[in-house]
Amino acid sequence: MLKLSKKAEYAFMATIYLASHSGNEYPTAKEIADNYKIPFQLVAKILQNLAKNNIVISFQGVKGGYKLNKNPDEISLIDIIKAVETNYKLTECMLEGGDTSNCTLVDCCKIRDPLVEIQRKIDIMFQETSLKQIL
Amino acid sequence: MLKLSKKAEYAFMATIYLASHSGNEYPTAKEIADNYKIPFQLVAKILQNLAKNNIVISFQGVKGGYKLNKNPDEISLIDIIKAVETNYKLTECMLEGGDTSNCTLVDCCKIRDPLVEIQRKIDIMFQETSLKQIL
DNA sequence: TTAAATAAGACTTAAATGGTCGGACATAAC
DNA sequence: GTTATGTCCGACCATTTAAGTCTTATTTAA
Ligand code: SF4
Ligand code: SF4
Repeated sequence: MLKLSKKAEYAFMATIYLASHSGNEYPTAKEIADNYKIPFQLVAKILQNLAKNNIVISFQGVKGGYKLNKNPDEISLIDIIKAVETNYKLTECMLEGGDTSNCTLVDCCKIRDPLVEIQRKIDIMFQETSLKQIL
Repeated sequence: MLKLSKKAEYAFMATIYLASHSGNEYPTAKEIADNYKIPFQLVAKILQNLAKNNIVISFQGVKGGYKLNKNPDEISLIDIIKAVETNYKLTECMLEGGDTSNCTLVDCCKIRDPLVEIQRKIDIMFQETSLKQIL
């Protein structure tokens, strides 16, 4: 429990790589996968997620690849996490918008409020850490 | 990802219940399970874990049950979490003792150090929150 | 002796994660 | 225009982990 998914780890690695290789040529998914010895297909998919969320910009075709869409100090870790992770939440009842419909215990559950508070603190922590800080 | 396990949630519920029902009779696993409408066998096992870790004291036989071993303000959430959860860690490489042998990427991984720091902050947050605070 | 409780471990099922595959699309270079 | 090299995207499979169940043994008040 409380484990960060590989997706998130790989997303950190990929964005760190992009931040450190901003030359003329755009780094490719293959290049990143080789560099970190992680599965190519997976990194590719993660970069697509990051692109959808405007964290990176993708270039298709020959000489294609990726680059960061903002400066590393303008990208917070929570953006990266939320881009790749569908289940970023401490408990079932903490979907965005405070949807509590997916837990039958919600009526008699006393622990939700304190957990919401803890979730908020964790969020803030990731929010306040920028990509630049982990380069 | 970053999800708290049901085990941990149930452990919070159980300890909260014990903290709120400290009469002459010891609350039983069945009683707690019924009260929160959660699986009896599961709560029982969790209480056993808590007992092993000296967070609760168990009494066997008829009129048996459980009670807290300390005052609610002396029990921190991290104690409860660690009692029931074997995999409390942000990444594979963060087992107690800093064992990095289970990740082949550890040599070239740049994200470990910052993640260790984040893990530390999360730990502190749970450490600093006592059971009393979530009653 | 019996009933009501915990203790413990094996087992099954369900869900989430991690990883793969195949085909479509885009584009620079020849 | 053809080709090589890249992204895009959904469906799929495999593995692991979490969640829950079952069974038997043990303890103890009445
Ligand atoms: S049991 Fe409580 S904290 Fe857990 S998911 Fe349900 S409402 Fe949320
Ligand atoms: S990739 Fe890095 S952070 Fe993730 S488990 Fe391996 S060493 Fe730890």
